[in-house]
Amino acid sequence: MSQDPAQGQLPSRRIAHAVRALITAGELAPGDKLPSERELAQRFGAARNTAREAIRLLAEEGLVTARHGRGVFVREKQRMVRWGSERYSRRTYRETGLTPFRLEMARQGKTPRVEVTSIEQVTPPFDVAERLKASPEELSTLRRCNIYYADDEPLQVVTTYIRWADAEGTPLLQPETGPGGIYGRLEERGYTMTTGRDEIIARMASHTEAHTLQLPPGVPVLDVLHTSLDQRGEPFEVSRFVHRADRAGLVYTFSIEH
Amino acid sequence: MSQDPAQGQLPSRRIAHAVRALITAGELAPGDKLPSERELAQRFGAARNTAREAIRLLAEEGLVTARHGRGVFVREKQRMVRWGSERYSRRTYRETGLTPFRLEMARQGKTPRVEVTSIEQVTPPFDVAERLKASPEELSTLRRCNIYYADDEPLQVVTTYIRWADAEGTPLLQPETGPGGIYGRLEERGYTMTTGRDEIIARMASHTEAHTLQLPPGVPVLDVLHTSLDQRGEPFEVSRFVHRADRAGLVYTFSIEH
DNA sequence: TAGTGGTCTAGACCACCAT
DNA sequence: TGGTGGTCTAGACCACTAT
Repeated sequence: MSQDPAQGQLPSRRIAHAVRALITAGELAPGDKLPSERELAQRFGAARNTAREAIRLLAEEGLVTARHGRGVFVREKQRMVRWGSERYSRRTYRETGLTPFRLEMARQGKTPRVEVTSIEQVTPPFDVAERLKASPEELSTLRRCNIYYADDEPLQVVTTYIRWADAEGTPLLQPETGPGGIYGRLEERGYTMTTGRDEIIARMASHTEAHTLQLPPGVPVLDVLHTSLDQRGEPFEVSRFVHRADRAGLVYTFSIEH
Repeated sequence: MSQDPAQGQLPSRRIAHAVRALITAGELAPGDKLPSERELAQRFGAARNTAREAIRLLAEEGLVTARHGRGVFVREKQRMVRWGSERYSRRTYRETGLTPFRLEMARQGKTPRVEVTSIEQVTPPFDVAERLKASPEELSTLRRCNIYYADDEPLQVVTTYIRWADAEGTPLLQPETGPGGIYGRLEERGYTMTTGRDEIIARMASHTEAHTLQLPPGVPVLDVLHTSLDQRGEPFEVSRFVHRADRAGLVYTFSIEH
């Protein structure tokens, strides 16, 4: 086991280092239970809080998860879904009758559920307005908020913005938007998504997001700001996807200009 | 200060909630110093460790950063670089003589520096071998590790894998790979990057990554596994980019199939 | 030197879970 | 019921920063 002199001085780091070594060496496999905090403390001749601090460091790295009343466990790799640009494609829908989300859930043998949490007329946030090529004060939009579940486990929160003028009087104001979903209705209004742009950042979940997504500590989110551009290259829809990053990844394929 | 009944039970949550409210209301602006732990404790009639726990919760959300001996401060928004597929484009290089990284640093008025930390012949990890269409045991690769700095602040760690047969006897074994960099040399060997694929996840930094990137707690990383495909659609190079997520984002533009 | 965060101790009680 | 993590207390000393 390699010694890390800079990290090995403090009791909490020493304990964390020892446990981390057991995990990376495979002696503690994913799903295995760690020694209890009290036992670790005793073994290393430290106070319980010190062992607890060591566990906290490992939890922050995403290596372990604590379960109240049961113990601390080596975190198991989650099956990940890699979402790519095909999630906007209407081809899969035409061919299978399923949205990309439902199709992926079917592949994994999980039960999909989409909860529409709100449908409102709002002034959009600055970054959304900017991408719709408008200043917020002169723009009114429809905002639809959804939560996507797999087997009743929340996977992602999606917020969609559409100019109010484009949404008014259409099924977009209803929870059920009809066949082909939102993009189906927008096509009827003359908007065909020809180009998409995804702007991606990673960050820790906000207080409320952590709550909605039931995120354990040490799991960040992938925040994707999507803009749909029509056949004229004009933006007509903006969505923000917030994925829990231990379940979802992204993939993009692109040609290189020379 | 608004009361949040669900969060307001525990002293540490109450303190965190109160401070969070001050921040989101703008009464504590980015860069501002929070009351000291001892002062917070006294104000809320709690022990110092309890106030400390409240601060820890906020740090985990990425809202504040502690600076030893100085205080706890509301985290300032960092200027972000959005890396897109153009970072693989050789056009910018031809037109400006600068790599995309150096160009971006010039835009921001920062001093770029690239440190080559190792150049070795290795058996690649499984996921890399898979993307080079080979099983690890039968594959030998050149691995180049780089760290990219802006004003001596580490921004990203990049590890590049190239089949050993393609790298042997070329300047790819040297720290300085010559004009056009790695892709320049690979073109001379007959590989033109025609298609790129980026697979993206977000996660907390490993122990060692947190150290090399000098990451404060509450900052995740964006982990991009890039595959370069040549004019025949065959993979010839795989790179892993690990960005600190508070400084770097990604952007992809794509056409939609109908 | 005074004030700050960083770490540690040695207890205590509570909430949750399995048996 | 016993073991587990979750939280809290009331101290202590150390390391760093500013003045």
